[in-house]
Parts: sequence; structure tokens; C-alpha cells
Amino acid sequence: MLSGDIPPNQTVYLRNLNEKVKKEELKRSLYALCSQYGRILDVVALKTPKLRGQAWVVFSEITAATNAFRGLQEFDFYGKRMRVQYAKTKSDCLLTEDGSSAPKEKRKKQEEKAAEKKRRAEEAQQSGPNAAAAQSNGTGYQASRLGKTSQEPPAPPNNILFIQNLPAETTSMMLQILFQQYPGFREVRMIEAKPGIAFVEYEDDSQSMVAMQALQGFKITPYNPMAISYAKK
DNA sequence: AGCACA
Repeated sequence: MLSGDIPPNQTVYLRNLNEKVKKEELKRSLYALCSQYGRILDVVALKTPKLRGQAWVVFSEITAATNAFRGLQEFDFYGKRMRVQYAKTKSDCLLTEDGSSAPKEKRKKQEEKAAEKKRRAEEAQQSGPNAAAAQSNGTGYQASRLGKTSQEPPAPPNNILFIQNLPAETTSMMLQILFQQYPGFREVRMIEAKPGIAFVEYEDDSQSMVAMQALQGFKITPYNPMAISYAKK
């Protein structure tokens, strides 16, 4: 039979991940990459010998997980071809959330932990509509007017994008993962001395425009919708 | 390859 006869699940199981990436960065990058497919409730990654190189991304909708399942097969992530399956079981953050059942069989020691889980799930949920920006992208300019008191007119379209409002922990690799999905990608440049901004270069103007429209307002973390404009040359 | 909830 076909390789993965695991039925669809709200959670996607990722393997063949680059094990050198630190856990926190891995989770953030996966959050950033996967939120284009829907709202993410949790990302779980552990670096124990048995579990390194793997992660679980919990979506709020099964359809989002399915989109990720299709869209991310063989995705080049930190230099390795990611493998995507559905998780075999339901994630804890969902069990506690939908009230119908509780994760009791395996774990009895952790009532406090469940409370903390739930808290985190709620956090993720209240903040999450990231997919809206990238998915329904024809309309998705909700972030384009955040906080600059710019008297200068915007720069005319060109092949270099100027990204603002990035969370401080953003790495150029995280941005590369996002922007290299669009054709014509050349490179990301960040400036040590200036956190929160980046430049992303494409081969030509039309390619940079496609990427801008796709990622305008995209949230790397729930509170940082990115503001993309054209770089001044 | 490896399916957990540090």
C-alpha cells in the first residue's frame, strides 16, 4: 500500500529535520513556515535521543493540517528534505481544549502541566490568525500601516524588499525559509545593529512583488505582522 | 527511521 496510511489528523508529524537547529529556533521556524497553512495551536519538539529530528505542529483545523501535509512534502528546511505525515494520535493541547476527553491513560502525574498546556493553547488561539494574511492574500493588507510616521512616499517597486516589524529573535535563516518559497529568491540580508528589519532580494521586480503580496502581514510570532515595502535604492 | 506533549 501507499506509504503513509495514517488517517488525517489535526496535527502534522514532521521528520528528517536538521538536528543541529536549536529547539527554540526550530519551533519558531516551524511556526513561521507552517502558519501559512492555518492557525497553529502548538508546536512540539524535543531533543531527546529518540525524538530529535522530529516535531509536531498542531493546527486548529484538520483542513489546515491537510494543506500543510500536501504543501510541505520534501520542503527544503535547513538543508534537509522534510518528511510530513499525520500524527498518529491526538495532541494533548486538543484533548484538554475540546473538553470531550482528557489525556488520562498515559499520564496521571500531571494536572498542573495540563493547566499550563491549556494556558498556552489559549494564548496561541487568541493571537493566531496568521493564515489570514498569507492565505486570503488577495485582501490581506491589514498590517501595512503599522507605526511609521513616514512623510516620505514609499519606494517604487524594485527587486529588493524591505521588511519591518520583525521580532527580535528572527534569524536570516527563518526569513530565508519563508521567502525562498517564491521564485527568483536571491538572498536575505539582516543588519546586526538594526534588529527588526531585513532586506530580501529577488532577481526581478515582478518576483519581489509576488513574494510581497504573499507574505504581507505574515506573522512570524503572533504579535509581529511583518510590514513589507520596497527598499529605497 | 524514530509518534510526544520538558
